Amino acid sequence: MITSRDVARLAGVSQPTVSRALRDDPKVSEATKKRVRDAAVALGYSTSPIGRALAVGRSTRVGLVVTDLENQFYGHVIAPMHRELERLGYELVLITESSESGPVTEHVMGHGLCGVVLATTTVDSLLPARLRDRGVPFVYFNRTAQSVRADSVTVDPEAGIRELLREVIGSGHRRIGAIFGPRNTSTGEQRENTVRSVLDEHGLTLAHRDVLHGPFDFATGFEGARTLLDREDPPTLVLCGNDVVALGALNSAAEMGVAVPAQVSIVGFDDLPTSGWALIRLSTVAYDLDEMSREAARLIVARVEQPDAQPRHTVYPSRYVARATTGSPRT
Amino acid sequence: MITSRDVARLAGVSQPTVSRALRDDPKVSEATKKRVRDAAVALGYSTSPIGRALAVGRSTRVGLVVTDLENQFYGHVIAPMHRELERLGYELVLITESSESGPVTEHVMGHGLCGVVLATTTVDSLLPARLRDRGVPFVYFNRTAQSVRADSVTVDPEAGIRELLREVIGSGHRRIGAIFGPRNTSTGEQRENTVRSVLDEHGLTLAHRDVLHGPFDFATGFEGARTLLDREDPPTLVLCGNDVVALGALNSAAEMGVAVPAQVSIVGFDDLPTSGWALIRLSTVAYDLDEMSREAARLIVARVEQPDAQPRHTVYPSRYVARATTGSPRT
DNA sequence: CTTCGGTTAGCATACGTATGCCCGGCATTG
DNA sequence: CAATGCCGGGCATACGTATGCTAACCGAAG
Repeated sequence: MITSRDVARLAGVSQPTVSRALRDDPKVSEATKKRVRDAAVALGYSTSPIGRALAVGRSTRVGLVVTDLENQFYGHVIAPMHRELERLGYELVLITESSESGPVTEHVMGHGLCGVVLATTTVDSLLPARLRDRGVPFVYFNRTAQSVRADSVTVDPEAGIRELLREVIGSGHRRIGAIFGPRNTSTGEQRENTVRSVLDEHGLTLAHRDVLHGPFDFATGFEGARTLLDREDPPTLVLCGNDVVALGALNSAAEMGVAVPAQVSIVGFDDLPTSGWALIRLSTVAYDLDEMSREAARLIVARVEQPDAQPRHTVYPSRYVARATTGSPRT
Repeated sequence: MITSRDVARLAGVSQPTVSRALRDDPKVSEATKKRVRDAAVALGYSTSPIGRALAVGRSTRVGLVVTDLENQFYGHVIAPMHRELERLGYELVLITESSESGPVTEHVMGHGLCGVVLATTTVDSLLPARLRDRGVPFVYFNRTAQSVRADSVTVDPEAGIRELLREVIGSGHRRIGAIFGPRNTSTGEQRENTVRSVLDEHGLTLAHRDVLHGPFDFATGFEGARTLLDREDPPTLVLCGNDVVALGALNSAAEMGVAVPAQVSIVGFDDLPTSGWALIRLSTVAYDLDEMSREAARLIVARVEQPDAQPRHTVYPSRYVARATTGSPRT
C-alpha cells in the first residue's frame, strides 16, 4: 500500500507537508505543491479515506435507510441522491431497516456514518431518538416524525389531491375507494388526511369498507384491488397511496378483466417514469422527486458540516397529472 | 464519542482486552467477556469501523460499480447483493462509473474498498487492469473481460435463446430484427453471437438493416422499435438485448398503434418482475438474477478473505418464458 | 517446596492522515 | 544595521482499534 510517507520521501518533504499540499493548504508553497502532486501521481497515490476519517474524527459517508430496495420508487431516489452526494465529496451507503429492534440501531451506528437520510421511518420509530442521542445528524426524507426535530424534505400533497378530486368528482365519481399506505408513516397518514378533508369539502366521505391500508408496495395494490373489485358494487374510483400501489391495482384489474377506466378509475401518487409508459398511462399526482432527492443530499451535508444551524424544512408542491386511468364512472 | 477505552475503564480492564472480548477471542475468560459486554451495552458502545479498518489494514466495504442507477435492472441486483453482503458482515457502497478516464479510477480506489463488483464493465475498460495493479480484488458480474483474470458470475444465454428461436421460427417467423446491447460489452456481444449462430443453424440470418445497437436502456428500445417498425416492411419479430430495452420497444409499439403480437412480436432477456405484469406479459429469457447477485457477493467476500485462491466462474442457465408478446407472424 | 506449563490480561505499538505548535529563514521597515 | 513580521515546512502527536509480546498468576507435577 502506498502511503503519504512514500510520497513524502519521493518529493523530499515531510509527511505532513504531503497532507497539506494535496489538500491545497495555503501554508504550502506552489512549488512544493507541484512537487508533491507529481510524486503522488508517479506513485499512483490517493489518500486513504480510512486514515483521513480517523484523523478528522468523521467520515464522509452518509447512510440511506430504506426498507424495500426492490421497490422501484427507491431507484429514483438513490440515483439523484448518489450523484449529488458524490458531487459534494460524500459517499452513499445503503442500510436496510429490517426491523426497529436494538440490533438495527447498532448496525446503523456501527457504520461510521457522518450522517443519515431516513427514507422509510415510521412515526413510531426509535431510530430518530437514538440518532439524536448519539449525535448523528440526520434528515427526514419524504417522511417526518414530530417526536424528534430534524431537517426534512417532504412533498405537500394538498394541491395535487385537491385538483385530482375536483376533477374526478366533477366527472361524476361519488363512490370512492382507497388503498392507502401504512397508517404509521407520516406520508401515508398525511395523504389520507388530505383526501378525507378535501372530500369533506365536497360533502363526500369514504365508506369504511372501501378503505384499505398496507405497505407501499405492488402486492398491497394488487391484493387491495382484488378485494375492492370483487364486490358486487365496487367503488368507481380507487385512490392509491402511491404509484407502486396503483401499478399493483392496475395489473390486478387487468388480470380480473376489469376495464380501466371504463369500469373503474385508478389514481396513484409519485408519477414514476413507469407511470408515463404508453402501456400504463396512470393518472397520478406528480412532484419533483429527483430534485427532492438532491435536496436531501444537500441538507444532510449542510447539517454534517454545520451541526448547530437552524433546522430546515423543504416542502415541494404537487400537481395532478390526468392520464388514461381516469374517466367518467360506469353508469 | 464512546471508545473502547471508556468501556475498558467501566469494566475495569485494559483497552486491548475490550477489543478481544468483544471479538470473542478465546484468550479472554468468559467472566471478563461478560463484564466487558455489560459495560459496552451500558455505555451504548459499538466498535468504530474506522479504527478497526485502519488497524486491520482493510475495510469491510465492497463497491458496486454501475453506470445507470435509474435502470430498474439494477434495483434487482442491488437488493439481494446488499442483503447477502450484510449477512456476511460487509457493506455495499455504490459507485457510478461515469467515464473511463483517470479520475474515475482514482475515485474508485479512493473509497477504501476491500473489494469491487464490476457490473457494467465494457470489454475495453481499463478499470480491471488498474484494480489488479493496485491489488484490489474484484468480481465480474454479468460481464467479463478476457484481458484480466478474475472471478465472474454470468449467465449462459444459449439454452434460453435456442429454445426461444426454435419456438418463434416454428411459429413461422422468418424476418427477424434485433435491438442488441452495446457491442463493447461481453453480455451484449455474447447474446448477439448466440442469436446469430443459432439462427444460422436454422438457415436464417439477420439482415444488416434490421439490427440495431445501443445502451441497455429504455430509450434504446423505444427509439429502436420506432426505427424498425416505421419501415414499409418491418420485421415480424424484434429480439431485444434485455428486458428494459424490450419494455421500451413494447411501449413504442403501443404508442405507434402497432399491435403486439398481431403485427410484431417482441422478446426480451432477464425476466424482470415488471415483465410478468398482466399489462406487460413480455416473452423473455429468464435466469435467476437474485441468486446471481447473491453469488457475486459471496465470491467477492471469499476473494477478499482469501486473495490467492483459484478464480471461480459461476455460470447460470437460462430458459425461455413464452408470454403474450410473441405469436404467429402477421400474414 | 520448587518448577514448569498453561491461562489470562496488560503493555507497547502499528495502521495512515491531519493539525497545533514551533522554528528557521528571508524580507521589510525603522 | 537591527528588529520585527511573515512565510514555509517540520516535529510531535492524536484519532480508535488490533495484535505480538510479555508478565503475572494459578494449578499441577516432580
